[in-house]
Amino acid sequence: MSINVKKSFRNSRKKRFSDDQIKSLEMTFKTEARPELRLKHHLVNKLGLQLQQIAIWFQNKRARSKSKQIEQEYSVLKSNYDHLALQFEALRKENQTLLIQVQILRKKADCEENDKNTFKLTASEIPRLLLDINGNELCGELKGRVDYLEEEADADVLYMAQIAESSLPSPEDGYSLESCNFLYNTGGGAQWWDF
DNA sequence: TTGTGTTTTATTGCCTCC
DNA sequence: GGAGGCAATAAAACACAA
Repeated sequence: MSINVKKSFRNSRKKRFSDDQIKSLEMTFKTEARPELRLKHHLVNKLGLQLQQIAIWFQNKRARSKSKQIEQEYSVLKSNYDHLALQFEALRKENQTLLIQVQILRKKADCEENDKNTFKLTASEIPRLLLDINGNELCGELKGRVDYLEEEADADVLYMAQIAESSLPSPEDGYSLESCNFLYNTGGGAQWWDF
């Protein structure tokens, strides 16, 4: 736009467009977000506005439209992120449960190798089951369950296994067992989803 | 009525394209 | 160099609670 046009337009008193004018501009915008000069002149004649007002309206409309689109995209991304965060947390718990099962089965295997059918968990052994393969503490929920067993001292493996199994999520929850291996291999202290 | 937040219209300055 | 687009912003108009 030329400087002269800008200056001549400068002192005009601001007035809101009528509903009909807006409606017509909106209709045009749906098909032509960047109308050519010919179409702008057509709107000038049709709506009784100045050419500059038409041009500015489309400019502002494009800006509003763009920011609205960005808002919508953000909303979709946030929704996806929230869903993934829930899935991640479920998988993390599932992984912890499986790690307990692994520890129990390892101990059972040791017992069978070394003799007999005398497999029992003692109070002193249970805290070790609360550490994952990296030595990190398991989540509070599972720890609470095993703490209960610690009080019982000689809880047997069958009962432990049942508890571990009851912690497993059902398939209806929307995740599978195959995906848990990566959970403790992400490296570093920071969680990968942090922004 | 008035203070305040939001929306809409207009301006400015800079950039790109021809 | 002019035309037109965009981002940032000003300012008028409007909505609305207190």
